[in-house]
Amino acid sequence: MATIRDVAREAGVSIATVSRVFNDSSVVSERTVNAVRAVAAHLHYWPNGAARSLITNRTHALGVLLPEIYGEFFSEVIRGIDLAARVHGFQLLVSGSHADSEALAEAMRAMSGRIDGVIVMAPDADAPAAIRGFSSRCPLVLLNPGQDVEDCDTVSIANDEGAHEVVTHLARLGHSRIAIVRGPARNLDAERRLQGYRAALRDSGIPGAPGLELAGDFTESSGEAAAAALVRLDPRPTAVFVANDHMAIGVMSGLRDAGLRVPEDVAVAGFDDIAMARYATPALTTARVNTSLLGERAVALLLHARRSASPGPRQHEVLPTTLVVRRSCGAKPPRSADPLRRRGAKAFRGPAT
Amino acid sequence: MATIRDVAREAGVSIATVSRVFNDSSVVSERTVNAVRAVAAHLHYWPNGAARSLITNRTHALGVLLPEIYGEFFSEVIRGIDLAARVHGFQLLVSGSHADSEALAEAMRAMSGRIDGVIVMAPDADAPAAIRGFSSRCPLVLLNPGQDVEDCDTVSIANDEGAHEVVTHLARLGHSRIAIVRGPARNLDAERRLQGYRAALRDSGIPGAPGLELAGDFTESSGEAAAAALVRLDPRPTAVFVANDHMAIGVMSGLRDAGLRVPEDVAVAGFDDIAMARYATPALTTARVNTSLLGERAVALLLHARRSASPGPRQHEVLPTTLVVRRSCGAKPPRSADPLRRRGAKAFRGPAT
DNA sequence: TTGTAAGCGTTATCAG
DNA sequence: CTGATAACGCTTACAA
Repeated sequence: MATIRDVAREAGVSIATVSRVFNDSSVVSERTVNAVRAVAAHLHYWPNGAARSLITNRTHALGVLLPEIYGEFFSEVIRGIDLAARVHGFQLLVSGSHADSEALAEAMRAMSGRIDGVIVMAPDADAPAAIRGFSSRCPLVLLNPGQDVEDCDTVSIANDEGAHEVVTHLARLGHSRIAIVRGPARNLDAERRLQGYRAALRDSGIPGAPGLELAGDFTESSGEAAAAALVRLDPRPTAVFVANDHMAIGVMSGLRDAGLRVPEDVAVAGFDDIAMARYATPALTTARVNTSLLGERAVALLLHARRSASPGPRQHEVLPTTLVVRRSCGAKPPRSADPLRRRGAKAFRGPAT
Repeated sequence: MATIRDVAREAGVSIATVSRVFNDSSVVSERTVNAVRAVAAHLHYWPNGAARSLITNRTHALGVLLPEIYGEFFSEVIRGIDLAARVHGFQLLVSGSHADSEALAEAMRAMSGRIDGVIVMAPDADAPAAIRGFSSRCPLVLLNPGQDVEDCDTVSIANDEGAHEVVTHLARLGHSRIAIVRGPARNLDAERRLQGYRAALRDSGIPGAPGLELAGDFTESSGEAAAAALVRLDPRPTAVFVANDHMAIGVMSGLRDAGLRVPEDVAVAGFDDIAMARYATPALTTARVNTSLLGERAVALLLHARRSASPGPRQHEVLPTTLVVRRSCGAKPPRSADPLRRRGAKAFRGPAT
């Protein structure tokens, strides 16, 4: 690998001049610029990023820490981050699959000195505690923390309000016995969606009951299991709010296996609006989350924090969800206004390469 | 940000000792180790990665350059890379959305000095030329180059063989008028799948025809358009091989709109086996690609190349596809042996957080 | 077992 | 306009 010294020697100038050329310093004469560029190209030289950031204290990279890197949801979060970061010339140092908060802290430490800011999504309740102290080193934005975090910027999904809207929709359709399939116990999104469900029942004057709150873990198979539990309830619920779409698809499949029709016998609604929701049979009513916006806003907050020297007050953004009515809840969906139709066509370009 | 000097001063030792502690050098006395660790923890100190890699010449990071970061396919490629990289303690510097080869080269330059190796996927035909010269700086693996590349390691999908198998399957079901919906013109995957289609027709003794080769661009909507073109063909094909699943779903939707039944009137088969293929109505026959393995193998080659000092001969791996028979082709699918059933349950855990 | 000091490849601050 | 030279934060001989 050629270094700045090789280029300087070959071009007959000092390393300072070579550096100036690569930093677009306007003081260098055109003759010198051309000479240096020619030599650099010939030697395949490009400034070493590590050395550069060591002295400038800027890396033009953002850290991204997610619990998991796969699946429509996370994939779109990353996409949102990538798009926004690219605009500002930032690259992404990504790390997924953090089993626990210790793994998270470990990954964050490994990024030390390589990033200008970091975006963290950790559904664990103790994650904010684990990364405390890091925010003093570089700007940090928490994605969807699920709890009130005071000492750093956050961007969240309106889980409560979204769930509230979905359940209220079911209630307005005339259902008065509405079950819920919950998410994982320690998952904070799941917790907030449960709160929204309970509040909606309260606000609609419908009595809740512990028996109506079925267990689930966000997987499709847990949805199938929940459906089996649901059909055994007596009296049987006429509607069910499922805490995410993957489970909702499992629930519909389970209900079908039990000989029940959706939505005639049981109305079903989910949360997230993953692409498959539109293709499920029947198409799934759900709360649409603008996932990529989550990432975009995080980058915006991060870069804003970087620019302003003084910390300033912490920002806490909450992104609203949109109720998407399809066949699974039994309401007549607005035929022409499915927002997913448009998104589907755009977002799924070229799966293979 | 505390530096190694702060820790050394506070702990009353030299910076060399602090360095030794953080590099698990066994020569340091236990007393000193404890003292240093205590001070470091107190100051929230962690070695600066940029400085570290500047002198060690190792970054513990791999570059990942993809044309796009979103969608099931790329998402799973990244996941495979992440999983394999994590095992070896590597982080990922990811960059997506490269409009052209120049953007690709640009992104690669920006990673200079920050990575120990790089994985590049670029469907453009001129991409290998654009990144030539980089492979001398650090190990490079090309993903699915679509053409023979001699001067670096490659991992590819068996596009030809996969397409050949799908089309042969259609031929064996008795179809003798089989159309294809092609992918984007300059896309090399699409090109190879077309070759496989043509070869399969030849090998089955079925005459091909330019009219049977319909245009497409890998998007769902282009599939719908292709379906419209297909129904106007005379005589109408009784089967169609679609170069990817997204388009295939569009094709089925388009055929339905034209009043044709799948598979009774037209048998349909796709390529990729995206998750939705299983949920489409009817479920889609397709060639399954083990996408995450693509990423895993790339990491394996990269780390292998790093270890061996001498370059050694270039490796060229080709990952086979698996024919997955579902309802859309009209064959009776093996009821119990759908490999996706298992994958679906595992792979789609926890979409939201 | 510990400390001193020489880099790693840049950029930034001075002089000239 | 250009050239020395001192950082940046760390690892690693070599010395003690």
